[in-house]
Amino acid sequence: MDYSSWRSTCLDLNVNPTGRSLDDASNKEVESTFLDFGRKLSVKHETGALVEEMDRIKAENKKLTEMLTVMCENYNALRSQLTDYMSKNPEKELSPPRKRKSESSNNNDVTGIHGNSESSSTDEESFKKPREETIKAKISSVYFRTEASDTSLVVKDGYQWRKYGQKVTRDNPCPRAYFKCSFAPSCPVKKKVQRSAEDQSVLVATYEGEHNHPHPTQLEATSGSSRCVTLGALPASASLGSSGSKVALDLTKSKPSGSTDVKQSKPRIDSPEVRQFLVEQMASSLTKDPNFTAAIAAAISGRMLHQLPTEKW
DNA sequence: CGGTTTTGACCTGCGC
DNA sequence: GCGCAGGTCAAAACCG
Repeated sequence: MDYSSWRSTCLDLNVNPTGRSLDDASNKEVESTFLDFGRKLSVKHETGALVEEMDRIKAENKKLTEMLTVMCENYNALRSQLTDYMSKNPEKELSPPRKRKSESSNNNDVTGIHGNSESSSTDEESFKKPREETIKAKISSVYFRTEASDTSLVVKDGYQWRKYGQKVTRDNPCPRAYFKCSFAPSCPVKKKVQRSAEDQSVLVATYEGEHNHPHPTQLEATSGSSRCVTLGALPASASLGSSGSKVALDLTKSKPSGSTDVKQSKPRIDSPEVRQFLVEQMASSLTKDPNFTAAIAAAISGRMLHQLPTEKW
C-alpha cells in the first residue's frame, strides 16, 4: 500500500472545512454550547467535568499528533531506503505471475479476426509494453477484518472494482473472488479477495499493479461531497480489529437513528437522551478538530503496523 | 438500457 | 501426454 496516499486520505478525513482549530473559536463554541446546555439543566458541575475531560483529550490529541509526526518521518526514511534499494536491485523487483498469451496478443484462432498480418506484426510491441508494466507492477497483500457473519467478499478500499471471476482454491474452502479496477482497461490493477483459512473474519486482498488514476474518494473530496463517505471507504476502517477503534471512527459517521429526537424532547440530566446529546456534542466537536483526526490517523496507522506485520507496503 | 455480478467453460502453466 | 489447479472469459442473469 502506498502509505503516502493512504495518509493523505486519512488526513483528508478532517470534517472541518473551515480549518479552524479547536483551540480557538470552535473550542469556545463547544464550551459555550456545553455551558448553555448545562445552564438549562442546572448541572454546571457536570459540564465542568466534561470540559476537564475535553482538556485531557486535547492533551492526548497533542501526544498522538507528535506520534504521527515521528511516524511520518520514519516512513519517509524507510521509503527513501526502499527507493534506493529498488534502484540498485531492479532485477529483484517483484513481478506478478506471467500473463496468459491470449490476453496480451489476442491472436487466438477462436476469434478468428486477429489472425491477419497486422495483428501479428504488432504482437511483439503489444507484448513488450504490458511486460514492462508487469515488471513495475507491485503486488501487495492487505488484510481486512470484517464481521464473521458477513459472507461477502467486498473490500471497501475506496476504489471501484468489477468482479470477473470466482474460484474455490485447493488450500482454502472459501472462494476467491477476482476483481479488476472499474477503470480497466486503462487501469491495469487487479485484486484477489479471499477469506483467511485460519480466521474467516479476515479478508485477504491481494493487489496487483498500481492505479493510474486518482483515488475516487479524493475526487469526491475535491468536489465537496460528504467526507463521511471518505471515511467509510478508508481501508483502515475495515482493517481495524478492535471494536474500540471502530467506535472512534464511527464518531464521524452520520448520527444514529433516533438521535434527532433528542433535542425535541425535554432533556433530563440523567436520561440517556441527554447523555447521548452530550456524547454527540463531544463527537461533533472532536471531529471538527484537524488535530484529532490526525491523531486518529496516527493511532490507526500505529495499530496497523503492530497488528498487520505480514502486510507488505 | 447500460453496468455489474454470477458461474460454467475454457486456457495456461506446472508437476509427474 | 495427462491431470490438476489457478486464472480468465463470456453469456446469462441481475439491478438501478
